[in-house]
Amino acid sequence: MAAAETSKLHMQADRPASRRKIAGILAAARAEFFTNGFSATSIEAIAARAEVSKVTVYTWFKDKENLFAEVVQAECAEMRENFVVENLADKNLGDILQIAAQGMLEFLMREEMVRFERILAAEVNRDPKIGEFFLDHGPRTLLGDLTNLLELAVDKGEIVTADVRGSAEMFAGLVMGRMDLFLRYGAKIRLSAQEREQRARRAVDAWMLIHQHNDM
Amino acid sequence: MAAAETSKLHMQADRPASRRKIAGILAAARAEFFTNGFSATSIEAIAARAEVSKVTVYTWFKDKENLFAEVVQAECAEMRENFVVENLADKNLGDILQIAAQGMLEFLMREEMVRFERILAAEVNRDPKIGEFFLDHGPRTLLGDLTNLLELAVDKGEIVTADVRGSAEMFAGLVMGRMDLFLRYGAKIRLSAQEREQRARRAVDAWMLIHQHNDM
DNA sequence: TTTTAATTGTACGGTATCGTACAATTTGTT
DNA sequence: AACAAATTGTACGATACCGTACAATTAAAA
Repeated sequence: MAAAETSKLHMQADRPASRRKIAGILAAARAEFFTNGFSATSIEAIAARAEVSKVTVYTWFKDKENLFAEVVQAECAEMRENFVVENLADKNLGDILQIAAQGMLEFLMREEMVRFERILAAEVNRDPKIGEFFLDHGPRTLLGDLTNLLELAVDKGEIVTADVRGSAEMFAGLVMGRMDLFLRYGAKIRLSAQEREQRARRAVDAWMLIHQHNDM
Repeated sequence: MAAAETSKLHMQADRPASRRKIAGILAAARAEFFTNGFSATSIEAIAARAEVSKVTVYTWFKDKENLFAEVVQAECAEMRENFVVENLADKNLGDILQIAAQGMLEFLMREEMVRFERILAAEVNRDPKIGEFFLDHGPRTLLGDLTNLLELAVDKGEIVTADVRGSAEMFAGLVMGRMDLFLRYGAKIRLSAQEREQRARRAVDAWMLIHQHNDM
């Protein structure tokens, strides 16, 4: 889980066909790992799904653990790309938070994300670094972005709080409630865009209410 | 995950020594499963830990899946025993919620619970019923208790809310924030009793503030 | 076209696991 | 003491998986 070698550093030749195969293997590995977990996934199944021979998998990836780690890294990278707390300087805090909350709901409720979280946590015992990595590239970053945003708002006097980081966490807690938990255990919750907007609004309103009193 | 046969219904003889062994197997299975997950745990390792022969395991438990299911059931049962939202009729809502919030923090932050949640979610793909079972005997029950409590408070005019269930979820969200997530991925967070009290108070205060306005 | 990298199928050694069979022994009940 | 249930160790068949070796083939690069 250290430096992110895309594979085995064999990339001297760098043929497009190989690149395609490698991508295919990663995709197949993702699907298998995120469905069956690390232990219950076989390299052979991954090779089969990628329509590639087992040897090819081992040509590009050191071993099973390494392949899993690379899949997680790729997933984290995509995470960062697709979910950003934007700092729209021209909008007021309420609107920014509304957008962030909706994005949060949409992003974290995707079946894909739910499956990812289901599997990943279970591997923390086997390899604690994988948990650290995920936290650093996911929740911590996002919470950090949010905290920065709130700090600006505090400076501008839009909100009042003694513990910005805690307030950011409260925001996330208000938006998600226990929904991520329910989803993780298979509850079938589907929110339409409109329902997400409503839920987000409720959380934002509540949060703003809390943070416009100076007795907190 | 249907009817909770304690084992294989062989309990005709019902010897105390056997009961002890069965309990030992369950304890060992719990330890192994919650450390390594379902797939990576071997019946042999369980037998060894329980200081029992493999055959004895199969004497009392049908197979690996069944044993896992029984472990989960036992854990859920213990969960219900150890975490109740008490309806203390003589106290005011704020105090009750304060106690509930502290209990929630203490209960959900235990290393044991964290490990349990880490592993269990990963098995939802393999056996969705296990997720349903956990939800029914854990989160849903607790949230239900909390909802009932709040409904009473609404009737008494202590709080205002259009969506009691949603308010209960908000409460849980405010108390936990993203802490359960961070713990699941290995973040080392330890709260003293005093810190738990503070965090709980902050959440309760915020929640009460939200629910004493009728513009929600 | 030649040369080099990549890929494939098959096979293998090593290991691990599940769940069962069997015969021998211990343990508790009546 | 006599009987039945429970337990144990060992062995077994079946299966699966990891990671590698090897020889043969395909595809791309020079």
